[in-house]
Amino acid sequence: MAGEVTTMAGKAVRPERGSATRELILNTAERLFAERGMHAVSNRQVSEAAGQSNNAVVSYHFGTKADLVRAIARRHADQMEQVRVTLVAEAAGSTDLRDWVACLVRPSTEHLAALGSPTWYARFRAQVVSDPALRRITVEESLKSASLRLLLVGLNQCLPDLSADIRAVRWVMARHLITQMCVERERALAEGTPTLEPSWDALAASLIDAIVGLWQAPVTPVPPKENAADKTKRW
Amino acid sequence: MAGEVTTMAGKAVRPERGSATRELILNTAERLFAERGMHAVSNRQVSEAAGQSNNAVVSYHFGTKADLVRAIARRHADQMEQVRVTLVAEAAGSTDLRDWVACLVRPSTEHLAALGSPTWYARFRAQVVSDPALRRITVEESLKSASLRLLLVGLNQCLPDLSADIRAVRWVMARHLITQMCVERERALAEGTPTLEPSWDALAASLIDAIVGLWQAPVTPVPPKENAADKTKRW
DNA sequence: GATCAATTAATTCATCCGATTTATCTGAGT
DNA sequence: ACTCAGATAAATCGGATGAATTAATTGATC
Repeated sequence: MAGEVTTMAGKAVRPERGSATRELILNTAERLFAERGMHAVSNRQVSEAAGQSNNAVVSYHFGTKADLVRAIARRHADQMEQVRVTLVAEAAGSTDLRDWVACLVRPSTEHLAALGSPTWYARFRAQVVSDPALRRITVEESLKSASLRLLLVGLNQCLPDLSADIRAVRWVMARHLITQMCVERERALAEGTPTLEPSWDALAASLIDAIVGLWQAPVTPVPPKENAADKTKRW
Repeated sequence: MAGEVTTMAGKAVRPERGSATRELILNTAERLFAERGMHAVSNRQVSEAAGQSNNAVVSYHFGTKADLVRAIARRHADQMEQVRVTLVAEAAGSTDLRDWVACLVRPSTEHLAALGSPTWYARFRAQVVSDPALRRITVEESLKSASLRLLLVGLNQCLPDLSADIRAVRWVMARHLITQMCVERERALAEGTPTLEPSWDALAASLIDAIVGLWQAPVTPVPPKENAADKTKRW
């Protein structure tokens, strides 16, 4: 069972080994998913776009579409993890919030910059994290990352006065900000429309400024248990 | 031609008039789109989920799926616009950034609160704004809103020192933040998992704090044109 | 160069889709 | 009661899809 992937019919799928077609399918699927949306692209379309006359190639190499998505996601996650490890090592011991936010932002932007234009990963990833079914894949993967846990610790040490609740909220906000702004830039590059920022590095700088401001923002005390009935009167 | 909607085959579609089925389809489609994703739901499935034995009901009442999406979006946009008009009128003349950010945040949160649990609009909307094809629908609609233009002016007056570029970036950031955090809460409510915030109002407060901090964050000067070759050495 | 497993090609099949067409039902106006 | 347009039901069509099956090809190993 362990390490074995099976189709819905229970048929065993070939274990991963070197295959040019495999890589070709990964790249093609990533592009199509980003451009047209994951649910809008069939395995057949992936096969055909990859120049394969066999419409069952995806099933043969990966199994289900979810397995294909997982394979694409893992490739990028591995590369980004390397960047994060380096950055976290550099930031170790720092009490400057900026350094730790950079550890959060730069793996994404530098990875996209390293891929060269055009890229599709940002749009692909945004879809994965917004899909209810695929959502948990990313969460599980990210929790395995030791560097991400270190990052969390370092970041929290820069913000000792923040409650756990607010920290949780602003962590989620930061993640969404990074994801969506990378999508924004990637899409502009793909469509040839003007980009908000001149480079991935500039976007990283903007994001770091914004997220540091976001994390350091004062927390307004909640009004003392406003009555629901009073609120509806506003309408 | 004006005001006439046609199918791809050119067949005229009934103009909007009172029909319980019409409303039923709108509600059903909104729910299915939010839960399963717009592209993953066929018109047939909408018809069946709405208890209609006619699989062409959607086509009859709305035309294409894009027209259906437009109809759903407009219903909510109209209600949110009303909230925004009120808030902008209240904020008129204020030089407190907080007031204007509230005008940006609260139409979404108060609309979702008013809908009562469970809601689907936040997830529906997030898909619309992230779909390349449907994206422009929202943009065109929002530009028609006079209150939104007033909001933009009032907000900019609170931030006279910010360059147009930074303003544009942070405006986009704020929009994404609001959209995604509403999705986050709506999804948690729908799945029965713990919510980050105890109420829509509390989420609004969190968002306003965060966005004010984001907008007021200092802008770090860009390093003087770093060489691309130097950057790659980092790898 | 024979063997054989891994890979790719080519078909087939039941199912679902969007769209169209035809028929039936409903209710307001006369 | 009759008419008739709006609304719903029901059936049909070509086309696409995922899955499964079978056949052909490739390439490493002996």
